[in-house]
Amino acid sequence: MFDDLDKVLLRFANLSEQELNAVHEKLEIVNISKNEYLVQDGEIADSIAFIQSGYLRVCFNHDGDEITRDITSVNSFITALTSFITRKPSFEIVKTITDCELMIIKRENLNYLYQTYNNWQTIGRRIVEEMFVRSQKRIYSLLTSSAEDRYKFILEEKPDMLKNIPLQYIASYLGITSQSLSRLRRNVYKQ
Amino acid sequence: MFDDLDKVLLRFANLSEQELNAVHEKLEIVNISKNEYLVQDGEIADSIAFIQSGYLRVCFNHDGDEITRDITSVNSFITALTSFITRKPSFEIVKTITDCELMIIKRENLNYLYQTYNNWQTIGRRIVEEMFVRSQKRIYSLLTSSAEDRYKFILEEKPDMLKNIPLQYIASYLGITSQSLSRLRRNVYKQ
DNA sequence: CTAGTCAATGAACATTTGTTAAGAAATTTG
DNA sequence: CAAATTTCTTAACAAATGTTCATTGACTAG
Repeated sequence: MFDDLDKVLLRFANLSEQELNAVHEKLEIVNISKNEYLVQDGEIADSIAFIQSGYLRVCFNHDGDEITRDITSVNSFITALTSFITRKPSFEIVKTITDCELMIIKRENLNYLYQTYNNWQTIGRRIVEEMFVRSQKRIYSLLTSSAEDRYKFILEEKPDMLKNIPLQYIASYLGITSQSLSRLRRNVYKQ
Repeated sequence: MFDDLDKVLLRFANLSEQELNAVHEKLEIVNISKNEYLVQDGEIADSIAFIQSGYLRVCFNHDGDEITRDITSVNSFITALTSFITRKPSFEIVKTITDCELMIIKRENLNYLYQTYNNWQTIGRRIVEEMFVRSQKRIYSLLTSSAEDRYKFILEEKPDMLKNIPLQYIASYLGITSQSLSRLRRNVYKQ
């Protein structure tokens, strides 16, 4: 049941059986249907979710539309990290795109793990670091490539996303309107 | 001498006099002139620098030009973080824009602090977290606003950058060519 | 099944940014 | 200081993306 999570955690630090069990006990397992909020606008993010299955997005409201900062899927962690870190109301929202199975850990439980097991400090740091590395890549892709090239990248590297995620969210993730995405797809597929 | 650094560190965690001194001893103080490398392409980043004065940029080579991911100045930390984290050769380079005074801490010294003082684990995490929050804001600004609006933001919020940083680097940071920046400046100032 | 809603596409025109090439201005070097 | 180099600007045209509005297609509630 915790196999996927354990595998990911062990990539981050060499946790003992006991340390793994410690987190298992603290997790809340949640099945949540599509288009539900994990974090609402203005709410303080007080948990981190591990994605057992499904797709979620982190976005924010800008002049009436939702701008997608990130789309995340199986075996990743997700939260409105800026709010989680600063403990201030989130300007970002976290929302399911499809039905999801999540394992949720609350901030107080995470803090408990930090204080009890030194290894967990490392894990916490490494999870955030990995989110950061991911974020770097995103900045470079926005700075250097056209929306069309970014689309082609998804097409080749993450084709599952195109099967499971409505195109409007893909468009927003690429930083363009859905009309532009339609036009661009026409070009890509006619070639 | 360490006043600025101490002030920043104390914002991150409640360090004792002893814990502050511990880092002072481990710092290397460096004066470095403009256009020098802190991290070269392919090198493994093994230190983090605190900027006492001056401007630096983190960028990477893309088809012959340097794409600027970040420009950083006084009272901030800078490194090729992805390389620092993963301990793999850096695809990013770190370079001074102006003459700089830096306080540099090597990875092994940072690790020593992590292991010796529990508070320092927190500091390390918080420094990375802050870099992350910064990175989020950058993604949203790239996704939601035009180059012109991003320029106006710098004009209003960071006018010192425009005084001290060559426009070509500003252009690269904005994600446009320097020709486009010239054109855009003409519009902004004529209004 | 059907009406109603939401998602995706399409087309025409506008705006933003890129590209190329040239020249002006500023800075560095001898 | 003068030449050389680098940085910044300008202009004309091209390409990418936005905007508006209409249409089609898919999904959902009753």
